Amino acid sequence: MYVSARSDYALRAMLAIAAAVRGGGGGGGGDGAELVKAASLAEVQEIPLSFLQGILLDLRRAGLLHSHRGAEGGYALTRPPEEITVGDVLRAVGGSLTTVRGLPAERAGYHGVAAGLTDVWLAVHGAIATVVDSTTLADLLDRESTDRAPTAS
Amino acid sequence: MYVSARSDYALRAMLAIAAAVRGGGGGGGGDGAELVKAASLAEVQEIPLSFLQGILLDLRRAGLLHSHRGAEGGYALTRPPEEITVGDVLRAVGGSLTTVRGLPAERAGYHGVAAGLTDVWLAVHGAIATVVDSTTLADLLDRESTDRAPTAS
DNA sequence: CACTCTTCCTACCAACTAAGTAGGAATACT
DNA sequence: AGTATTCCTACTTAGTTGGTAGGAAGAGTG
Repeated sequence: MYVSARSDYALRAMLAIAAAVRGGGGGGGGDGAELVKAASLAEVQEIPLSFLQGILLDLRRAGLLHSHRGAEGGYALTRPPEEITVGDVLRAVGGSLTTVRGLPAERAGYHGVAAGLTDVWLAVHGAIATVVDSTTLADLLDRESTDRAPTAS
Repeated sequence: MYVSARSDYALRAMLAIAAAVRGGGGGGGGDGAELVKAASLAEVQEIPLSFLQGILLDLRRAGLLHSHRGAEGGYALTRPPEEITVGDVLRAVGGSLTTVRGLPAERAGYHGVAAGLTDVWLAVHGAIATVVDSTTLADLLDRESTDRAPTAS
């Protein structure tokens, strides 16, 4: 699996926004609406600002973020961190999780002795999906503060 | 996971060679050599010949193929198909299975709220490895002739 | 030896994608 | 009106991928 800079940045931005909601009123004065500005995300996670703006746009269009323009604008999650998975974010910015030469796994078009390969890609796809779809943003935030749990798989 | 044309071709070529060994033997031969030429692989699996040659070279350098030059030359597996996994082939031509922005997963270098992401990539990597390292070329050849189990999806 | 066949190896090319930049339009609040 | 922010499009740059070309090196045959 290749995790692109785009996907990586998207996850880090989502985590930073989720953390701001939890930490509650990050220094701003706590007026209730927890909006995080793109500029502050870019700084705290070291992401080029103009690049990040495009990513945030994708996340909003995918329905994961809510945005607000103007002086006190910014971004907020549309759902609680417990209900947003890593897979949601990955698919929002990166399309399909598994591709074979640019095509989705199930339509690779094999013939002859290679026919069995489709099953392999499907199995890989399922294995990846199981991991990323069962890990939520909340899980990752908790993992950060506590000791790292040994992989139970 | 992105499966490149290179990886895809490599697997198809390996399967075709494995199939030739099985089906072959060439009328009571038993000489064990059973060399397959690059040109015939290219034709039967519809792979550009010159591109395929570079791939076969990688597979040989990784110790998966044995080659022989000259008029009766060609390629053969160094081990029986039961002992070569999909993961072996993938790693031979593609390097690491999982990369985060070009780097191996464990050295992504996160900080702050994103620290938990490393665990996710490691889990994904493990899940992929489990699938590709437990599927052998022999498995795929057998699967081709039998009925394929319906995917529960 | 000359000849043929095949693998081996290097260099090269075209197209695409990823990563990042720039500049302005729309919107919201004071 | 003025300012701060998101929104959106177009562009640049660098690297990778997929593929090609042209031989050199080895292996067999007569």
